[in-house]
Amino acid sequence: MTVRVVLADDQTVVREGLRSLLGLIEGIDVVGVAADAETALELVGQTDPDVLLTDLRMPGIGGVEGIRRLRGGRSRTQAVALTTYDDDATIVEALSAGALGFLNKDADPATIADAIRAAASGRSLLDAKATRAMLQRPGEATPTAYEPPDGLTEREVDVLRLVASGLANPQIARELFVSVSTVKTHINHVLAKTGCTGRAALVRYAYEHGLAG
Amino acid sequence: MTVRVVLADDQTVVREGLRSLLGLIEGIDVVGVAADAETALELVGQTDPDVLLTDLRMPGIGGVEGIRRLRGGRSRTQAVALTTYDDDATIVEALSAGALGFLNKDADPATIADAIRAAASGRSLLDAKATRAMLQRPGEATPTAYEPPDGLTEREVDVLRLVASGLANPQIARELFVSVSTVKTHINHVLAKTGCTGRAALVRYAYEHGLAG
DNA sequence: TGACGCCTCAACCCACGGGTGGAAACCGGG
DNA sequence: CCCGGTTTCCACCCGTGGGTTGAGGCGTCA
Repeated sequence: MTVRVVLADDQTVVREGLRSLLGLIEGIDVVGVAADAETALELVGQTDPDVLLTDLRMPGIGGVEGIRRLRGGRSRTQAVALTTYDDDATIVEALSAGALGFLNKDADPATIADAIRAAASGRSLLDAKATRAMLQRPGEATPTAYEPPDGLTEREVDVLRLVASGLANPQIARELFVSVSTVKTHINHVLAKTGCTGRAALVRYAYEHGLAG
Repeated sequence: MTVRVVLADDQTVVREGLRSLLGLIEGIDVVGVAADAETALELVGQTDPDVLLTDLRMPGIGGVEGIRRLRGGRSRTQAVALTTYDDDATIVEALSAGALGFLNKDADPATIADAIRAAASGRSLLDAKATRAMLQRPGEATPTAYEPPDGLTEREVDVLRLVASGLANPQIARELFVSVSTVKTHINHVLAKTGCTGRAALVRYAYEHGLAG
């Protein structure tokens, strides 16, 4: 029995690399490729594949949202995430969105093929790091609507972004048309929610959660 | 006349993707592939290719250092950088190290082929962003031994890394077995050299120069 | 209508960080 | 041999940031 796969990756070399690598593997059939998540979802609707192998960082709605929509719909297609950026937060997001597999792009072709076959039969194949991330954060990788991490509000994310860009509190206040007190309040809330211990740690947090950089 | 190329990329999918994509193009012959810079340089020594097409972020000495050693030697082989991370600092580093071309991995295969052919004949083909980076920083992309940016010393980089990881000064002092005074001195030097205005800006600086993340 | 969460702001405290200046030890090259 | 750069350290000042409490306005949802 062959597994039918749709690929989604915005980088041409990766897309074509996967296509040719997977095409060589017995039992895997690449039935479509897309450069963004929206197109990939259309392709899934047309071709009804067993598995969607998707990058996470892509223009438009991005891979995580793509996986969420796929799993939220009535499709039987399973999702496997394949990304360059395998920080814990990204892993948890992808799995929360409904991905069955999670692999780094460093993975060798045989491993990728294994993950695809596992997902096709409803099983989950995670690489070592993803497994560790899952075990270290039990429960976290279940519902969590994500969007802003750690339950940060919209305004708190605004402030955090400006902190991460290196601005001081008075500058941030001017930028957002609020008082310095308000900025400090927001920052204190973010510190409490994220568990960070200082401004520098906040910048790091922002970078690792895709809020800066 | 065909152009002989050696590829270097640590990610299997990218490596194989490039090999198959470039193999299809008339006039380009992939004569070797490597997963790190050291191996690539050995291959260059053995096969004497026209062009080395290399990723920048790789385990070991990395692509920038690889390019520098290649150009520092007596090899006639030209270098083209191909990376996912195309921030200005990275671009300037790669070009300073002696790369003739600079492309993002989003580039389509025809563009990559053009860059390879240009480099083979001693010309330089940069994408839009790289061109902009060059023009905005005239002169900077010439010699600059790099290693630490902005003339930072080894010790200053140590401290900067720890700042970027979110540590406070006393923690950094403990980590490096020096006094808090020393840490403050180093930080002040880094602030002066980089033109940053605060600790948060330093973290941002570290991330954008590959010293963190 | 009350309860809740978010955004806004103020006053306060003090610890830490940012910015001086000076100084000792070491090492390499002119 | 002396000079310059790096690394190490100290003392001082004060501005900003981190942390607290408290409070009013504004939406939403029960």
